[in-house]
Amino acid sequence: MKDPHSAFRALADPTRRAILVQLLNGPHTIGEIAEGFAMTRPAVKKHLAVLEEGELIRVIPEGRKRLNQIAPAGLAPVIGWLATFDAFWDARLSTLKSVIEQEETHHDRPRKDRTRRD
Amino acid sequence: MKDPHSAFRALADPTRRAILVQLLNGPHTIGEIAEGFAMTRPAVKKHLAVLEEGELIRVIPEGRKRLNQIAPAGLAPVIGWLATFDAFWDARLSTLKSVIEQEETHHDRPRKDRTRRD
DNA sequence: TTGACATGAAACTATAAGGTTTCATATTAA
DNA sequence: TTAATATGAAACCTTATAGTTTCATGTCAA
Repeated sequence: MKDPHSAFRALADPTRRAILVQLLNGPHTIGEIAEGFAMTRPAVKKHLAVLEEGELIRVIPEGRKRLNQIAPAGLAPVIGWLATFDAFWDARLSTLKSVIEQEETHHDRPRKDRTRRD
Repeated sequence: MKDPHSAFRALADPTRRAILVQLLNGPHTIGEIAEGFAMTRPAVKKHLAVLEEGELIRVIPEGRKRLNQIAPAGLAPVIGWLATFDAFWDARLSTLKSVIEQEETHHDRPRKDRTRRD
């Protein structure tokens, strides 16, 4: 498993976590992202650089724009590290299961087949 | 759900993550913990303070010692925040399910006694 | 009671991190 | 081609963070 450090570091800042949440709505340019925060674009740019370093976002050039897209697979090393705490998993097992089952319920609406193919 | 910031911040440092892993073997004094790291006890003390602030450890006074004990429930806000990324859960669902089911299987029989002392 | 032990706290230092302003570069549209 | 747009990069400032050394405090054991 990839070293989770860069991802943990990226997640440590509230602005960066908020950016990730915002990107759940789809890719956004740095300009769009910066509008939502009380800081300048260069400051947001640095946060995006840290998120990219942690492989939590990808940057897709599109003309003169750069679309910043969330890369949720980058969270895998984080989850992987957390999973080493099986005392934690013991304690949270039922919560997790319900979260997942709720997810699966949402999946009942038509969408690309995913978990069906195991 | 509790704000995950103090926990995310605590997890951002590799020394603190290593301390948490070490504490999976049971409670340890600061002296014992400091032996494992190339830094002084006051430095380790500061890390422990951050972990305590994030509610990832508890400190149990015992005579002139202080036992630092992992508090895995403190990871719940972290998991809770990660759970908002249902794109992530989509991608990781089957993996997670297998992890959990494996955990459940293990529950039925005795296993390596680690954090089992209550 | 006294010395050794285990820890805590204060003051200080160096570097990293988050922010700014300013300027440069690439692309689109008129 | 040129002006506006979208972004990137450099230099700088301030504060937080991670570490140190030094000293103080509380507890155990002889």
